[in-house]
Amino acid sequence: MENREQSQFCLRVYRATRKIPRGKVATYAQIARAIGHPRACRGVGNALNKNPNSYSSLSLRSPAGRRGATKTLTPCHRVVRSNGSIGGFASGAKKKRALLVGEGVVIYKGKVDLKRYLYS
DNA sequence: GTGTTGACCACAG
DNA sequence: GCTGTGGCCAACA
Repeated sequence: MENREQSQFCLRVYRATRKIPRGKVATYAQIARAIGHPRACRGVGNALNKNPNSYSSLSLRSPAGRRGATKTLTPCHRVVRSNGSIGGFASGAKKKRALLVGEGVVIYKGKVDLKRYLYS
């Protein structure tokens, strides 16, 4: 099963992350809680770090109009820290900021307005 | 099996 | 507001 390429924990993280709509963001704690591990925020970051389907591989395009062609991509750039900070990114936080901005997320002083873009 | 590392979180000072 | 400390979970050497 190719699904078992990663642990169930990682798969849950990817799945929860994929639920984040374009223009919205979620925190590591939020993802962790969504998968049933409210204290696994570290594990979430760890899973996303090894995420093989990161958006960073793609260019700054808007998949809003794309049809089912979207395979199991994980918008890890939509996952930020609880304080709104970008945090880290496998391809560099710089790219993460660019991706978020490209989706309409306003970043002020390197932080995202969670009260405005946080997705539950 | 133990210790270390990691894209973290919450709390205290 | 920043820094330091303790804690949780998972993967790796």
